[in-house]
Amino acid sequence: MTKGDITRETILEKAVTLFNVYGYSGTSLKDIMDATGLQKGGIYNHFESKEALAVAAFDYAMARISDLMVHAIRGKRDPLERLDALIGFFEGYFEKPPIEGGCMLLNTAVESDDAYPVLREHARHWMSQWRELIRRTVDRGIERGKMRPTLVPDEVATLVIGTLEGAMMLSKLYDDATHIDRAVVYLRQYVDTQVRQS
Amino acid sequence: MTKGDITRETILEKAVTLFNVYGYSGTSLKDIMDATGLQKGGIYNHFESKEALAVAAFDYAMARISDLMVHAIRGKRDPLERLDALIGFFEGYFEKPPIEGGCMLLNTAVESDDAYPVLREHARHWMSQWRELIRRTVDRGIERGKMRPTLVPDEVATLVIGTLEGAMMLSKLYDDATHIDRAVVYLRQYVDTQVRQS
Amino acid sequence: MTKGDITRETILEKAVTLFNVYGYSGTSLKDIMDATGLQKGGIYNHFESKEALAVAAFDYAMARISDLMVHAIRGKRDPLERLDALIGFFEGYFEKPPIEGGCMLLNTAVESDDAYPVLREHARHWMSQWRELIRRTVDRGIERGKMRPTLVPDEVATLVIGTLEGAMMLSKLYDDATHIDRAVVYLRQYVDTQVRQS
Amino acid sequence: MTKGDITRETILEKAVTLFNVYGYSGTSLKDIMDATGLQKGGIYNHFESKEALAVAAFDYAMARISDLMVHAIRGKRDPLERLDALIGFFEGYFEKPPIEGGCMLLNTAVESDDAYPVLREHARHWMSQWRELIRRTVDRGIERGKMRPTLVPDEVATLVIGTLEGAMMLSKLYDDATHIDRAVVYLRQYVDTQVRQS
DNA sequence: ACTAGCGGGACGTCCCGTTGAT
DNA sequence: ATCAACGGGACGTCCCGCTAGT
Repeated sequence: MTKGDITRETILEKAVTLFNVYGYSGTSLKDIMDATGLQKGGIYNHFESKEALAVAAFDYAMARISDLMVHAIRGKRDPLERLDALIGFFEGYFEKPPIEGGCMLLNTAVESDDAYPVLREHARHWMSQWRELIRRTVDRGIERGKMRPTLVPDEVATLVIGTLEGAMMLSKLYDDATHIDRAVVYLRQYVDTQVRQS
Repeated sequence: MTKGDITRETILEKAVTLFNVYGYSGTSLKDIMDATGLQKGGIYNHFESKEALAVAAFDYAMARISDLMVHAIRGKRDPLERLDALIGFFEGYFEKPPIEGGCMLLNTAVESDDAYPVLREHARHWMSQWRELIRRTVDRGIERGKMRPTLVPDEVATLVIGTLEGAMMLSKLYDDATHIDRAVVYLRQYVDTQVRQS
Repeated sequence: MTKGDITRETILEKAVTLFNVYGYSGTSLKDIMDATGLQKGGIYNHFESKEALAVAAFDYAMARISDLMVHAIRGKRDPLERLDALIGFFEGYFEKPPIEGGCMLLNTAVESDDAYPVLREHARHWMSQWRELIRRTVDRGIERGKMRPTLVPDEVATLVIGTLEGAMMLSKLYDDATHIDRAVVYLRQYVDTQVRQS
Repeated sequence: MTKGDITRETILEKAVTLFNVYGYSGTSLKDIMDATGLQKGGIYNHFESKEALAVAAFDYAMARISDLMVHAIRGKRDPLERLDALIGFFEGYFEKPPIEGGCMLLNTAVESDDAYPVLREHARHWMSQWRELIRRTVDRGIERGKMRPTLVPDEVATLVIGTLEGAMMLSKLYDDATHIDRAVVYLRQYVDTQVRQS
């Protein structure tokens, strides 16, 4: 990795946190300069605009989180176990989030939806990846007779993601892990009682 | 109502939409000037700062939405009916939201949590009102023997609100009502199968 | 004179000075409030707008100056004497102007010419009065054989007024009576050598 | 010339006209923004205040006019010819002024005298340059025996400048070139009969 | 005639995102 | 990668001319 690449990484690393905490509109290049110790020119050497940096930072963060999520289910062959792992991924997420500021996907989705089409496109992409992960797991679970055949995989995805993200919002708002913890507990019970083929 | 009051209302009306669509950071005073047709002096006569205006606009919007919600359960005496009405409140919310830009409480909570303490305080207030409404409904349901005594009212609130808000986020992100509709359907089933005393 | 009339006079008296010193654009209603000790309402009782007040103040001042000028030639029957008195009117005008700030006609003409049509109209009116006074004097001088028949009265007016006003400007600019004094001396010599029928 | 310098020139060019037509008090920064197509930042990058811009614009205009005046006498060795050229400079000045709005020196002198000390200082400077030009011409004329030795050069300057400026004011007020034309004709006759050594 | 308030808007500071010269 | 400069523009203060209520 060249020196330039390291600089690029540093910028991304710092920018990700700032964007996630203060939002895209709420973060200025000055903030990023201060955080990285670089000058504007140094930043513009690597990213052609603030928006390009924001997108890169978002993708950078989401790739990392996605890796973590994939890692969490690696080795788990049983679809029920996988689904459980995907839900359990959010245990401790509030206390020790991979990126300060809460769930970057939630934050970016909410800020970008009406105002920043490019960011929104990327948010959609990563959200779709996540949904796909859940859908495939449910598909396989049904195939293998572990999950109820009446389930609609995409509905499960909506429910799981929606519940987790909504609870994350509550936990962030109140600065209190209770909500996200409850969501995890509840979803596990939901899997147990309504997903598992008994 | 004096002329000044009308102007104040107009400012709030226009500002609410802008803040909800573009966020607090993403809305400039110029935007509000353009939307209201007023100049800076005309706005600062009524609000002492952009933040004060944002807070007033948020409260103004939440008061209206809160009214709608209260109206939706007015006359419903049965706690189960009330809970159903609170869930059903989100039917059609995406297609015809009271305020353009989606759920203002969600948007404000997400934007304010780390960066704007005053706004966050107000977001907490209204969220707590909403939770209280659900908690009291569940309390009464248990008292009257209509709901299971093992329920923890605040957990029900977390689940209902979390699921609805998370689904709203998904619907906004994809510009697709499916997600919020699924959440409503699911929560009704949840009430039927896990809340109702059978 | 009623109390109201006295107030009106006071406003005019104070406003005249302010307008003449700071100009129409450079004088605010606040300045006039401070100078008169009145509130805005008190001023607007007597004048319907700032412009109306400026026009009234200008006319008020010019009427007084015109009176002084007429007074200066009163009793002088000889056209040459009259012309001399009209020129001599500016002796001491710089040191003790009837209105602080220099020649109000000059000031108003210069400020109003491109920007304030109503004021300009009034400035034209009073300037025309002055020119007419000179023209008539020259006319009579020619009739009576005291002035050269080849003179064009309006040319004399242009020359006399122009020279005096230009010199007033110089004296104001340098805060030095020399220029206006020279103009008076010169014009008297001019009358002696080029106007008087010898 | 860098881009910034071009912008600076543009601002001066536009501001000069506005100030000369509407006066310093009568011209707002907004007017200058509109005329230049720049925003506030673009203007304040080049001038630290409205007053600094007004002063720069005035000097910019006066330098140009001064050049024109110097150009008008260039090559003329005979002091009488030079004086004639200085008077003749005002021929056509009203119909085609170098800067819209009339004589900027007159306008600035009249507006600034009581109210804007910095501008007044600059007006004095340029007026003194002009007077010096006339004084030196008369000095040389006397030295060379072309002009009467009894002349006081500064008196000639007062008379020439005063007459021209006063007549300019009349022409502007009435929107009629007659007055300034008469002044030029008269001053030439004055030079012929009272300045020239016969 | 006072008082408070209205909406308009001037001014200026500071920072924005961006560019270009070094 | 630095650094200075550029033009854009957000924010806020203060005062503008004017109105309305008392």
